[in-house]
Amino acid sequence: MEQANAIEAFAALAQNTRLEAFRLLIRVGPKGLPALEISRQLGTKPSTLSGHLSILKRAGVLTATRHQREIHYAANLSSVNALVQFLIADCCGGQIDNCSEIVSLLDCAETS
Amino acid sequence: MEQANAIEAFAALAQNTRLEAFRLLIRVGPKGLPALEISRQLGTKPSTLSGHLSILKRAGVLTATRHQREIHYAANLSSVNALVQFLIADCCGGQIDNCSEIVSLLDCAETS
DNA sequence: AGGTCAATTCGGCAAACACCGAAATATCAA
DNA sequence: TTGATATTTCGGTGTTTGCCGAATTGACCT
Repeated sequence: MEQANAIEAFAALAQNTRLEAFRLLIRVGPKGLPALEISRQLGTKPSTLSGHLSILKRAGVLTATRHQREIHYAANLSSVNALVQFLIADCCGGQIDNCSEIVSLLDCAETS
Repeated sequence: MEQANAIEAFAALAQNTRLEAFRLLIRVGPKGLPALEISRQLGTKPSTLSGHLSILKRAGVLTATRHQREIHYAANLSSVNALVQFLIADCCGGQIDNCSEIVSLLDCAETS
């Protein structure tokens, strides 16, 4: 993870509709949801949401997989992991190894 | 942590100079650095940095304490913790307790 | 009080961003 | 192929944001 990626991810999450979408997909789990369903649940126009989804996807916090006609979007938990890793790298100048090791476990089981 | 706080924090970190400042302060540790020193290390104008620092501080990711004339800024690790907690709350609909418990450990020793 | 240094606020400009409706593209089903 | 549904792209508008230099405020020292 580089600084530019991290900025892109933070910027992607720093917007109401996008953060709601992301959290919704976190709750939903690995299977994700099609775009129109997300749009319905959030009460946003499909066109507006589409832009948001592509921003989230480009930032790497969402994955998109086609299922028939629909594109299912799902939260990418490992990107959250990478983001936190990036943030606290070299924490306290490395004196306290505590900080660097902690958040390397994030991953929802890929079940269901 | 509420959605609005999270957005503010993400937006604060979604900018090059601010993210650099934050990471610098993470590396430096709990004692932090005075504003002008940060400005020197990052190569930004003090006035520009000042705005950035206040954004980071208002978002809660930095703390500010006065030491004589100087104001020392330090990274607030517990805000990172809260942010991640907020992100992965109700992960996978709570089916997998794995996700919710993981990131509650972040904290640099308050030493030195 | 007067001088110095740290930090912030202010004014102005250019670039980026969010929103919408309408039109275009893509996939499937009949 | 035609029609229906899913999603994206396009134009246009108003708001937000980042940058800077200059002026201002705040704390300290003599």
